[in-house]
Amino acid sequence: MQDERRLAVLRAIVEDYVATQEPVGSKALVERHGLGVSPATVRNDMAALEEEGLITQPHTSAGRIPTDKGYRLFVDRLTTIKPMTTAERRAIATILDGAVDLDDVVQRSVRLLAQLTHQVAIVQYPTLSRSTVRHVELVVLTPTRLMAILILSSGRVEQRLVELTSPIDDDDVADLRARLGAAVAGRTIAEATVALAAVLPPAGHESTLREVVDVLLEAMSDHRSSERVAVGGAANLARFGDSFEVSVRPLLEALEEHVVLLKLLGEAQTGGLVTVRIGHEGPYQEFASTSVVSTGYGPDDEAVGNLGVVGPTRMDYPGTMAAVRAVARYVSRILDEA
Amino acid sequence: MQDERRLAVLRAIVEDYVATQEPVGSKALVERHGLGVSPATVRNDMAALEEEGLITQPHTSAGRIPTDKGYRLFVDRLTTIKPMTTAERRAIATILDGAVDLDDVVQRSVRLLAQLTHQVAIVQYPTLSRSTVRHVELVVLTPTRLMAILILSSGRVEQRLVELTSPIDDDDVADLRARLGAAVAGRTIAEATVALAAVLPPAGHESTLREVVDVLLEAMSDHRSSERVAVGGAANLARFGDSFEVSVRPLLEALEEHVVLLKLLGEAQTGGLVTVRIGHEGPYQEFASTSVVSTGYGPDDEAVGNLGVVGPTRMDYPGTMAAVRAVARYVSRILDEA
DNA sequence: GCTTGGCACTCAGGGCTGGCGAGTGCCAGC
DNA sequence: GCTGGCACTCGCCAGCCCTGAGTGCCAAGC
Repeated sequence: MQDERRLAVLRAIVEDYVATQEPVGSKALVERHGLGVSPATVRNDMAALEEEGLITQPHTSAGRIPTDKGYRLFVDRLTTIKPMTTAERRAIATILDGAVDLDDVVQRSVRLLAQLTHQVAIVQYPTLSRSTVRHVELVVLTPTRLMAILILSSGRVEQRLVELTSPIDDDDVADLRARLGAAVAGRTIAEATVALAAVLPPAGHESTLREVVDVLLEAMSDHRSSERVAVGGAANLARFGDSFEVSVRPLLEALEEHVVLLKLLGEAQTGGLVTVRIGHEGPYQEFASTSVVSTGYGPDDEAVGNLGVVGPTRMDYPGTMAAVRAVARYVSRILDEA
Repeated sequence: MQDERRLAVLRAIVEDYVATQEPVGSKALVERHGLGVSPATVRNDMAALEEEGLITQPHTSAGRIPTDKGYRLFVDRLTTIKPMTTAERRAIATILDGAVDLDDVVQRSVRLLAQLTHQVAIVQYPTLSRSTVRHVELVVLTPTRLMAILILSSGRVEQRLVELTSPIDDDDVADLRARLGAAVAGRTIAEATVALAAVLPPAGHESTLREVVDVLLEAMSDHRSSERVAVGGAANLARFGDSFEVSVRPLLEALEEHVVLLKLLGEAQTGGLVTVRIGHEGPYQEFASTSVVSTGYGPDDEAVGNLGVVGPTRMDYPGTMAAVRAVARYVSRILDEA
């Protein structure tokens, strides 16, 4: 009974603090939420919560604010993801359904997520690893220059320039195209990589085939594309009421370091599970006052990429989690269809 | 004689203010630059410069800072673009030569430019209009779904999904491919657009051909790609010593609005000419305290895109102009080779 | 006629102070 | 175990003064 009220107090503190961004005192708390007890009682509860390390006071004569641990408890036990309104659902569907290709899906998702959450959104491009190869195309640009094009089931198209040491004619190209197509078409990237290696002539034996295959292998090796991320809503950094230098600047720098962002997004969760990393729980101590809400997306609940938002620890967790989950679902559905 | 000294004073004020970001007084000016006259004399000159609207004082008992008009005079008459050091040139060459495709060239350029200038860099993707069509490819994904791929001389690859109303077989596709190839290969985008229109059957007569051609025309219409820009160095916004809300925030918002950025970059200049727009000279009054240094790039001095940097009016113009020009040259050279 | 030193004046910024008020912790009573 | 009361703490704000940088003007000098 008493315990329950304490948790109610914690929830009220989190909600108020998120809304007002100011330390919340006992009196205001009783007034705004119908707690049915007096401020003095709430003060006792607050003292207990502080004892447990769930809230803290920025200075002696101020109200309380939640600690990271407090937010953690709030997220784990005091909140249910609030469902999107139908209007929001419809907006998501409309915006994402208008996408013309994979790049466009990613671009739109990131914008959408930023708008929904009023925070900085990050969407990782899908990894190639689960895709299958739909088609390999070789296009002759000059006799010593080919364009190799790889079309994947995910809708992604990888293109690479191949510089040849010896000129090639159209018949050779047709032959090459047929052999490559036979080797990889319909296979997953992993299988295709093996198959391509098998097609190669003995090592040391230089050939046009080797040159082309090397480029294709490189294109399939996934490094470049899976490390790409799209970022949106940087203007929402202004919502960090905090000082520019300490909070915003490092984040602004990180937004151009895709490796950092990927690490921030963390491991992909699937099946509608949303990961929340609060403050110091993240991998970078520069971001001690930022939280990350992320999840995986991909057809059939197999994660092929992550997406999420970054914001101040003081954020609307239920709303943000709902938005992240909803966008991930729609993106997954679209990838499923494509 | 006197006039000349006044200009020297203006130059000194601009240089000092850019370096220190603080209003510069007569005494400091005489000390730091060997002007050979007394502070009192400089004060007289300053009064004259202020009369002409070239400098101003933020408040009565402070030093002077240049006005937009002062910067304009400085840029037009008091400065020569300072050449890059050989080390810088080499760095540019090394970084850009490593690019694997067109997208990569743009990405690297924007990073490089941001690093060189310590400002926000913007690079427009090349327009298609001057490109010629190298190849058209159609790939069957499902019987009612094609992937249409357009390879252009600039190295750009446009891909579009085509949904067909009636199924198609491989022979039809081969036929279609041949007809389209004959119509557009080797032509410029403009010519190809006309040629494609000619291939079409009479209007109202629905056909697979029409569906494919429509998509190709849309892809060539250039809107999407020429409106794309890459942005880098947003973290350098921190260098705006100015208030966050008034200067940084609108810019941060603009950085996600590609249309706004394109307008900021303005008309392309070619032949090594660099455009400088200072403060209010630009199209948006929100950016009254920002300047844009930009130029065009493209093979053979034909502009196919713009690039530039955005920064506070208080910026190192000679250095920035040099960096912008140098990067544009290298990008042009690379596009020439490709 | 330009340059210079001198001088009075202005004003932003920093440091200090005192009052205000929000908020707390504790205690005695219900 | 809850509540009202009370003394206490301390951040914030407004007002104040002082300092110092920088100016404009003037009269004298080259």
